Amino acid sequence: MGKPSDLVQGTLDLLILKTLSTEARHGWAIAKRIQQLSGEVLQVQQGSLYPALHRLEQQGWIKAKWMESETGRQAKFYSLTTAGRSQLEKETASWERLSGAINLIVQEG
Amino acid sequence: MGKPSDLVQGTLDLLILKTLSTEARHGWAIAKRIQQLSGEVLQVQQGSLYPALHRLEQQGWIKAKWMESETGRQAKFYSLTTAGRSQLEKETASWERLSGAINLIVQEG
DNA sequence: TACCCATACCTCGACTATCTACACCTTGCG
DNA sequence: CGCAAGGTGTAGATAGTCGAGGTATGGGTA
Repeated sequence: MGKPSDLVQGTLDLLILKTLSTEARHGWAIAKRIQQLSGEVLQVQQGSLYPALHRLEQQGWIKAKWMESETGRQAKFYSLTTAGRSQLEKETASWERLSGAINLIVQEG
Repeated sequence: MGKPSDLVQGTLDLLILKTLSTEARHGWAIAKRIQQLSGEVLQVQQGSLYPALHRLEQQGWIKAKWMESETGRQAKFYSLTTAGRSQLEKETASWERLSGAINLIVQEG
């Protein structure tokens, strides 16, 4: 298997929002889930993750609550706000538009 | 239709290489072609284009030659080198891997 | 007891790609 | 003549990510 390749710049917010759209998770779990769902291709570094989470929180797209994690420790659980849900839709549309456009060129004759 | 959306970070090199894979072009034409092929979605700013071209040339992936353009003016025509062609393959594979991984997450349940 | 490892949070500095905004030159056209 | 379109380029700012570090807790093991 190839090793993880980190990220495509600008897609981290989308990935986090999407990951939180099913249920609230803490930072560590978000990173694990992205890596797992992507088939071990995408890897979220902690130095990218936490600034991104704070960014999203400040935008009002996610909110945090301290809760007990599966392992019995305190952890910050993030969940989507209403604004976050509509932001997710926007970013999804934007990603599809842009990646589609790139594919038009890449897969062209 | 929506206005052009600039770029996805990290894909410009790929787009340029791909655009040059069919025939030699000058910078201005590369930008036009990317915009056109993408259905007016992607837009390459001049301040991104020229530094990128110089970067690629320095890497030895493309080479430049002054020639006369379609409009009768001197213009720098860039063409792929052998190394550039294999770089294009690498970047294409990398894009497909990464964008595929993102789609796995975005399109999930 | 002592120690390490996995979990979980965070920050800081460096890097790099891109954008915005310029500057410059040429050709064609009204 | 002046202006638009074609064509090349640079400088500065910005933003997102990476790499490397730091803190702390709980569980397991030697």
